[in-house]
Amino acid sequence: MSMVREPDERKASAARARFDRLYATLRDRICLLEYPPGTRLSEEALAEEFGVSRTPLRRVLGWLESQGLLKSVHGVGTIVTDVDIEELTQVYQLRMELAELLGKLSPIMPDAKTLAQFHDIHKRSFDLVAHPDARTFARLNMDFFQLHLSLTGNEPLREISERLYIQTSRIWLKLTSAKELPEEIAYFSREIADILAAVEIGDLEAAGFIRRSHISMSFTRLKKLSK
Amino acid sequence: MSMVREPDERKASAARARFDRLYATLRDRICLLEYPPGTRLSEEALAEEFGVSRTPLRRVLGWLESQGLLKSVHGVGTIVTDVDIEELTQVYQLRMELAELLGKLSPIMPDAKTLAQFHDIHKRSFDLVAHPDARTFARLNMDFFQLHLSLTGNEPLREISERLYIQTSRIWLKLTSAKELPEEIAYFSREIADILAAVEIGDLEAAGFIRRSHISMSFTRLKKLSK
DNA sequence: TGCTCGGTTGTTGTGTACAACACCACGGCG
DNA sequence: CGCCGTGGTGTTGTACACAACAACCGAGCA
Repeated sequence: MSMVREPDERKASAARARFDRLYATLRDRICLLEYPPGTRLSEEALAEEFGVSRTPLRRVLGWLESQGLLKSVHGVGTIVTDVDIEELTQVYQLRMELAELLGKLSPIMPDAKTLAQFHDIHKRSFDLVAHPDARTFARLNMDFFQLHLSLTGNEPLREISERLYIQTSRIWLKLTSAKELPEEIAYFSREIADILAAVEIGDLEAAGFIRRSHISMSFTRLKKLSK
Repeated sequence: MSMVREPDERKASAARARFDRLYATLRDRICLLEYPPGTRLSEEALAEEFGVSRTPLRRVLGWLESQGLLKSVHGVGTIVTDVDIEELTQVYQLRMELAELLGKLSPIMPDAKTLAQFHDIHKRSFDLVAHPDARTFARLNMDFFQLHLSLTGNEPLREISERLYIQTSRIWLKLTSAKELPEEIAYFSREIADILAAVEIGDLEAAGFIRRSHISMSFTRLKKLSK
């Protein structure tokens, strides 16, 4: 996964490189539920783990907080945020619209390498169906999302879509219990196949609609689960 | 204008209140071109001005950087970002789509107070036509935008729209020279009247389309100017 | 004259000690 | 027995000194 802003700064200073590394690490831990919502992080413990002082670490936590993944409270701690079902509904409604826009605004026809990546993801999804695992699923989901984003040349749209995805994917993952996991994985594998078919013939607008419909169905299943 | 996240925390601690104050102040200075793009800010000077040490100030600067308004470079300084015409194009395309969504996703019918605020903005726009002034224009533009956002109940959409607006409105303001100012103010006043008409009869979807068309025309004029 | 190199200055980044704050448990008191 | 206050403990917030870094300038040299 890439950074939110300026992911590929060449000649990045050592300080910035370290910042990016810490940021990506902590963000992934939150997104992959290694730090589930409600977890209280200790600045000092993290600083020690990464071998830095609290100061640069706090800079990273500040960015994560500005993205809505953390919330620091004076005298209490730094807590991984949770999202209630109402806010989740709003984000999903918005993500559906943005998925459609992904196929409309500055679509980028996939080159051979991108297509190969799609096929790779597709293959990995088959392996996942055979051997369901929550964490592998989460990782594949993230990779697929990132790859999907590369189909639009509209950078602000990519940024915003990623932001919303990061805020909510972990909540969806949390609500999906082990019992429904194989079923969800099957749906996901099907989605990849559908989108791959559209991407292969270069119909990115269709891919957007397919993605939209899958987001919609995914959320409908989620609502049924949380009842 | 409101904060990006959690604007109305009740029982906010003194530390958080100070943070919000500094953040809003600096953000407004950047948006109102008090700090034009390219300006190099000094952490120490700002810290002294606000009567705090560099540490809490750096927290504020970090948030502004994560929003894309600043960029800190080690050994050089903290620079107010600029946006090139290409990125501006992408943001405008996206903002047009989002304006349409504002009238579709969870529209909130304006109450009497909100309507009164619209009328107030409308009146202020007339005063502005009579006495054109860049800074007053910028402020009114921001106020109108915020008021417009209150027409949707979709909080993530509000957040994202505000983010894009803050990133680009100052660039548009910068490119609009004094010569075209009265003309732009006239267009703006007209837009307010149009949207007010739609809002008064409760047709928020129409308001979204009107806003979209005005954003489109505004950007077309901007491209003509920058040629 | 033109170029290179090193010092100087100003900036952001980092480490550390301390202050402010919230939670909790324990003891005193009604 | 129940309640309130008070101190202990752990956390984030703040201040400050110093390190790392980049730009600038001017002296020295070819």
